Amino acid sequence: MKAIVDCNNFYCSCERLFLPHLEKKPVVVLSNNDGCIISRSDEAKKLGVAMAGPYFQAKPLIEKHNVATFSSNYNLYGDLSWRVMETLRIMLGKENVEVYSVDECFLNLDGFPGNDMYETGLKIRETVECWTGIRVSVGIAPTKVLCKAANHLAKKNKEATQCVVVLDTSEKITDALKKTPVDDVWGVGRKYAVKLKYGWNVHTAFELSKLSPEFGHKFLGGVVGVRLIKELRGEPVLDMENELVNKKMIATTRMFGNPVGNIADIKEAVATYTSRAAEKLRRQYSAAKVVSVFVVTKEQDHLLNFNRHGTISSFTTLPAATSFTNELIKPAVELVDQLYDEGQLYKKAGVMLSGIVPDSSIQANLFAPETTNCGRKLMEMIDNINFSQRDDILKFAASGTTRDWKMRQELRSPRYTTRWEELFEVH
DNA sequence: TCTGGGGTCCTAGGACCC
DNA sequence: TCTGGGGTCCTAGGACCC
Repeated sequence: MKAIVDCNNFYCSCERLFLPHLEKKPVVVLSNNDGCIISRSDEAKKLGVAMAGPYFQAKPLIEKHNVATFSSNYNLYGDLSWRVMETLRIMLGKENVEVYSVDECFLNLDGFPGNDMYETGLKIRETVECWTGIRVSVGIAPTKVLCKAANHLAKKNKEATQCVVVLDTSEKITDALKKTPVDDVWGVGRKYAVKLKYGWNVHTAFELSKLSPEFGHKFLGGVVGVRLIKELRGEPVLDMENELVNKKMIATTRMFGNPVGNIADIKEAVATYTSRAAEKLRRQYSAAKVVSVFVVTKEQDHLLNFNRHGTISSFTTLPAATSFTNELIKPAVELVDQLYDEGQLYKKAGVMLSGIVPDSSIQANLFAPETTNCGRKLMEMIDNINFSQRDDILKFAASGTTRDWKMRQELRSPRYTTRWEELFEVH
């Protein structure tokens, strides 16, 4: 059997942890640039605050009900996420935990002591809450897709289920699938949901599970659709995955706080994003061969769909893969020259690193040129200092110092657990 | 008039996830 | 006036090869 452990309203729970008076009160957390709502407490959901909706639209409702509002604080969430995952690794052993996202992970329960799966689920939930203060829901089933469905039901009926749902017999599975709308199935997104409901009159997960794998192949994305239907039927196709696999693409992209027209500002932003992406690259001991840059123009025509349009991108393939910030910034900034159009206003830019391979400069070796070894040491020093002091105490000059383009983040809470100056104090 | 049959690699784009 | 920031996998189609 497998399980999925999913933190309840994760970002909101993190904020509440240090402000206990917000318990039982409506809370929301905003995306970067304070643009959208990306996490809501149960109370906020009840008030009708929409998920992923623009903040400015929800603002009247938020102010009317005095909803506590926070800009996202990824330092805090990242640290608490690590604590939750580490708790599970201690309980089950590293090899049985697959971190799937910042707030959820799959567990392999085979070999975990105890016969009663529900008791096991409760124990996991209670231990995580006790050790970290974060509440989680647990879904237990034979396949990953069914675990997700179980988890969904646990969250929907927190009181009755104690946040734990087990699907270990075909009767329970059938019953659960009948209660699950097809839109809520893991792997069915907006497009497929519309197709299924209005094209084929399929409304529940149960009905979907009765379709043939051939149907899945034809209409739900080829092999992806086949897997989906098999997993719903209780036939495991998706295995636990090895987490040590490195990222194949690394991106750093941001909206600007305000639209920018000046090429120098855009270059600064792109240089800064490149530094960030290069840090991520070095953290996984990789190097990249391809640097892509994109910019997004501010829409003049408001009738146009706000995403997708106005994106202009280009890439450079380097002669050799590198992980050195300076070697990545140079082509990135040159790409800006290519993409920039005088007189345009831009609202967003991004850098993507791909063509990722293991970093051959890691082992400073005798045969590499002297400069390569020095470069690697320099990068290590910069990363260490920036990590232990504060972000960006050391940076490349191309990143600039003014940051007119910097994102808005007006409501961020302190980084209680990762910065000495902001440590939570008890008096 | 009639123009094969396979294979590989790469890229762009679509769908999905959180 | 104001709409995030990451990722993954898969497929189709083009270029190229013999």
